[in-house]
Amino acid sequence: MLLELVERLGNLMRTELRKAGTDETLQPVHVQALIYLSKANRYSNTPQALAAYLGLTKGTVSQTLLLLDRRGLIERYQDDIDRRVVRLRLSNSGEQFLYESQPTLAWQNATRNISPNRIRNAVSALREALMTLQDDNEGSPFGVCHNCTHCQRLSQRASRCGLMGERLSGPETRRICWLFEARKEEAV
Amino acid sequence: MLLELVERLGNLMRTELRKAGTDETLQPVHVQALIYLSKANRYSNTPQALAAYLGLTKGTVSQTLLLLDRRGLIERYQDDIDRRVVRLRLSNSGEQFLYESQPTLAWQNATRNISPNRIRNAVSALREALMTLQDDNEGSPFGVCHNCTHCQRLSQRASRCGLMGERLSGPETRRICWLFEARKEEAV
DNA sequence: CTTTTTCGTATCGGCCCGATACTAATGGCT
DNA sequence: AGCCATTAGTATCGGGCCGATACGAAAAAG
Repeated sequence: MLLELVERLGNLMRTELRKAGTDETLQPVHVQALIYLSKANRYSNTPQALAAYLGLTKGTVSQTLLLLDRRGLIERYQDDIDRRVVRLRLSNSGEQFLYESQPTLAWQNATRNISPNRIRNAVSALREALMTLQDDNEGSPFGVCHNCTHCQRLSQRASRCGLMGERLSGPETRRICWLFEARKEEAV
Repeated sequence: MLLELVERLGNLMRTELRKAGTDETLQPVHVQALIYLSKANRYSNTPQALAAYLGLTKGTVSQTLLLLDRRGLIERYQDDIDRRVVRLRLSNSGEQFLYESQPTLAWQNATRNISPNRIRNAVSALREALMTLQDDNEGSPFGVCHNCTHCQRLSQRASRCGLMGERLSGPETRRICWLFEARKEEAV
């Protein structure tokens, strides 16, 4: 039952992505990549992390990024420390595309009229399913600092990632990270 | 939040579909088509309904079906009454493929340890989001008879579809139908 | 009995996607 | 230091997805 729902919602979401990309003749996977880059934190804005997120091979993702680069929607630049890794960020055009196409608008409307309490319950159940799925899948987990084992709260506005040993600003802790490790959470 | 979760789950599900199809070198969309056909009722086992379900054009779906037919995973036959429409069903090989590849196994494991109550809450919230999304999308809704306006309960074991004017067996009412219209449901 | 509409197919071109092979940079080991 | 294994990413090729367009056949409209 839950499976069917998520499957169906996944299809509809894909349809929305397709719709959002038609003006620029972008495929769903392109829009997904742009959305991901708009939310990835500083450890996760690489081709490798994106490939893990999408469940595709690095070769495939490399081609996807080539296209997005040619279209001027992203920028690629070398990492200062490890010069093998490529860092990615949205260009102004990329930001603007997301702003104008609003790929998640329909979904936001769809959830607007659901009470926060029901949303919380649904999120809780889905999160648990997600964690189990990610464990089985032996892939990178992806999550935000809030529920991550490595996150140490320093103050009201600053945290610290115990894994990377760096301070993180408030906004940064709300971005997606592929080094995420789920914190034990008691059932609701 | 809910959006991110469903998006992520959708990616993982797609990864599972990809994994399930690798032995037979099938793409995710092929596995999705086979799963759909295994669950579609007698009004919904057509290329048109499948195209609506997947959010693809009829031409694209036609090609997908051609491949599945060549591989012997499905059978296509003409409808007796309207001879334009093509009916689809899984072949024995197709059934066997689904049985052996178990594309939804990981998901079933992931939801096994969640209490029925939490599942019910999540289903309730997601269903509401789904209905709104489907309205906006002006596509076919897809659902099972249980919550459908047209469904008239005749007895313990038989129902009737008011739209098509036909009797439906118990198992038939649990299949997916693209003529589905959501019944008004009070919030939980 | 035309005309229109609907369901499906055929063909073409752009691109996805994995597999394989490759380069370049890093890290480990002695 | 110097070799070897590992890792991040790219290049190339081939099968197939996917939409757009055009088409055929059956049904519906009038």
